[in-house]
Amino acid sequence: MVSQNRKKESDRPLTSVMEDYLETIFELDKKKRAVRVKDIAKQMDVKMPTVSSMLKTLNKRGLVNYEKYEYIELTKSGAKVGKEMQRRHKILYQFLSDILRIDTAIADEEACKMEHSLSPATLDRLTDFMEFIQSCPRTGANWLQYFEEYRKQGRKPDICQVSGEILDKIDS
Amino acid sequence: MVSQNRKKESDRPLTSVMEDYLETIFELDKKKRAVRVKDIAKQMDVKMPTVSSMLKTLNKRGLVNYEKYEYIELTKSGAKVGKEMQRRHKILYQFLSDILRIDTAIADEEACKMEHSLSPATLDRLTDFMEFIQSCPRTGANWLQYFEEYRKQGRKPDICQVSGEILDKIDS
DNA sequence: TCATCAAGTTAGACATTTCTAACAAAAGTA
DNA sequence: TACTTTTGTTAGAAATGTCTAACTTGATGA
Repeated sequence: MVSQNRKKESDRPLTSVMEDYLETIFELDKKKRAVRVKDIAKQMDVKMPTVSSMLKTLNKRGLVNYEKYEYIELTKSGAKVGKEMQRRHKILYQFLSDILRIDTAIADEEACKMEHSLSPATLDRLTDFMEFIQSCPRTGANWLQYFEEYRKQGRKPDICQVSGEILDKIDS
Repeated sequence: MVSQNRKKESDRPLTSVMEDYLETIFELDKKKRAVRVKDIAKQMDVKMPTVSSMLKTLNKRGLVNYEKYEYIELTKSGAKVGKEMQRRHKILYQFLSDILRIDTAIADEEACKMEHSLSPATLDRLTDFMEFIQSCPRTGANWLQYFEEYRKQGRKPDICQVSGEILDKIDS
């Protein structure tokens, strides 16, 4: 029996680059009639041959259905990955832009890199955190506004100091 | 004039892998008398030849002073990078573990990956954010505790709802 | 001192991701 | 239809970072 030492590539974990391609294809698929090599290349800022070669790889791994010169389609498992990456991206983007108030272009860029680093569990925790900030009356929009002042002025806004005393009583 | 088309490698930006090595060396340097190839390999979970080859690269780029079989020393610029990576790591770790309450081992692992994705500007913003959470009396330790309850019970703790009404008056 | 063992290096291979140059197919147009 | 342009592919190279196998150096201890 000739043992197959090397794992089938479809069994090895996806690289973050592959995840990026799947996310991009997933997004283009929603926007456009047909997804093209050129669109992917433009979106990802790589050259077309790079896309061609990646499509071969993704094909072998059963993540896209692609015959050369034909339409590019995600398989079920490919779409699942693309969708998950998009979900992570959105959460991170929201945190960076809505909570930390990072410039949108930079937030997008950094979310793009971070989405590969964070586990789904941590992402979920971050979602909870943001939801809490938005929904607890001690926080919410006003609170974020105080953070904004704090950030710009380097000191706590008056409301914090006033309400602090009151809150001490409530908390005790 | 024969123009040197290719940039000198010391001019090209560092890869995130290089940053990891520098951070590791920086840390070992603080802990141990002498930093050894074996220690780096163990710490980074790679084999010794990989470390050897990376040390050559870092040497060429002027980030370490290393002659084979001798001590491994960071140069001034290498140490600067290592220190900065450590700073970023700490901030991220603190956010993940203290604020989001992620398990320490996982927080460490994810901070390790994220530290390459986030710009110093965003890190600074995150620092401000944590400082605000800790120092504004409307937030602080109690507030984090409410988050903890919220997370575990999936609902806002009573104190939020009570104080919310009072706060509405203060805020208006 | 010299044999042994741990630590480190070299050589060579491989996976991944990218590029440029050259060619091929498809689409658009006269 | 036949020419031109756009789109896409192949071939081949390079950078990065990793490994294993084999060899070398340096330290240890009898």
